[in-house]
Amino acid sequence: MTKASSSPRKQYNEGCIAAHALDFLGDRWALLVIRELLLGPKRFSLIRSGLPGISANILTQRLKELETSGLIVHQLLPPPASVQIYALTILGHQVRPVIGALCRFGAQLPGHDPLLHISPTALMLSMTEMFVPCGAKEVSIAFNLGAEQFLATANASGFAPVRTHAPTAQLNFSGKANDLAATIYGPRPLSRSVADGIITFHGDLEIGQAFVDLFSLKHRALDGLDYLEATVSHAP
Amino acid sequence: MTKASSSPRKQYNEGCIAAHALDFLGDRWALLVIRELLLGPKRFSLIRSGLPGISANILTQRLKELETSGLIVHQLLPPPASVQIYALTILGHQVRPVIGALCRFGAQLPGHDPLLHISPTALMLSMTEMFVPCGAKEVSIAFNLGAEQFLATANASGFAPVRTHAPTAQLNFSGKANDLAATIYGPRPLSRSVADGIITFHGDLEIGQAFVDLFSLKHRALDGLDYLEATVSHAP
DNA sequence: CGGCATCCGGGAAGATACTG
DNA sequence: CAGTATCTTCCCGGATGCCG
Repeated sequence: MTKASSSPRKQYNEGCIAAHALDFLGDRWALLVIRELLLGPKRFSLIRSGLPGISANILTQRLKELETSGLIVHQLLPPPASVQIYALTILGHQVRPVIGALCRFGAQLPGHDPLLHISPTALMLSMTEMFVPCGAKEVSIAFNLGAEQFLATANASGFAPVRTHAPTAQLNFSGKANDLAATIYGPRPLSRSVADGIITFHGDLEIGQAFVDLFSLKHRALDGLDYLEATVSHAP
Repeated sequence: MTKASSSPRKQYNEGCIAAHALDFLGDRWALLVIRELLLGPKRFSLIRSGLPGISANILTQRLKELETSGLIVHQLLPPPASVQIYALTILGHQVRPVIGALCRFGAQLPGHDPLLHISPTALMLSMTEMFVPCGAKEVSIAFNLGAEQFLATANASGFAPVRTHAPTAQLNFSGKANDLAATIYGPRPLSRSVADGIITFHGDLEIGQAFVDLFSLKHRALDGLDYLEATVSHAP
């Protein structure tokens, strides 16, 4: 029983529990599908828009497999809405530390290009992992990233985003996820991004800049190796 | 540059750093190859014997890709030995938290069969993740698992195995990794396993049993869901 | 339009046999 | 022992079309 029937793919038949976890999460796209749902349920299309390059049939297949694995559920919202949504189960939410570990490892790898497409949810999760708490003051931040909005708090214990609708807070960022990523990940100061009008910011600019500077990835922007070189040689 | 040339496989072209990490680790077998090397360098055959089911050509391919990614190195030992070994780089060792997160997630999943093949290294890593420190007394443990031997310490800060040759300690376990796993993961008491002669144990039996009981997976033996049901309903 | 099935081409994984 | 070569199988990704 469990997930024997319609076993979708080759499994590692190992007693190792890490290998057993990969039997559930090892398929291509599987972990990224979970990632898209970690901050709240979504419809098929919204999941897909966060996963550039995935085919509709592959997404259908992954969703079905993850459902039979017990990691997600497929629900039909009551009549006024009458739309189908996909949500993580309690078990599904337990993969968050796996995503977190991947983020922290990925931050050390060369070749990362922050200009590539990033989904709002992926950005929020990345920021959560890269946040370095500093100081005891708590700040509330609202992100309006098009189809998804988040309200977050940043304090000494971390950065915690929650998906909501039309949030407002001390600091307010609006724009496309990719442009926000360029501000968070890249060396671009906050004031310039406001001047560029790519993302719009409302709130205390000084606090906003201090907040943006709390994300460690900022300091090793484009390439882990470049970062090492830069800190050693101070060359252009 | 970086790893552009001979890009071995489809990459997720995303700005998400977790997806970027999966560009390095997402291939089938890749994470398990890293796992086999986490506790020390190995030869091709020893890696392969820890990965039941992998083909020689696939292992060759993965090793080559992981080397160009900068996660492992391929060395030739000096003349008296003159054998080739594969070792993790510093960067490669950073994937350990990813394996750890997978272990802790896998421990919550249903369908785990501790009777399936497990490699000595995988067992040591699983035990490291599943260990629940209890009490302040430090114990040293030696494991003789055939081709691989480990010396470990268990104290309030965790369980830490190191690969060595012919170790001896307060507690000494000898036998096949799978049989040790049955004792650690399963409900079988230590005394019986000694009586069975499947694994042999030397040392204080009481301390040995207390040590074995420190691994949390033991209590949810065969099936995560069964475990949940049992704690809620106490029904058959 | 959102969700899902079917068909097809390319390529990765798996099994086997062979070589230095 | 440490791979390489070849063949087969099947997964992935793209396109198309059905259905609510």
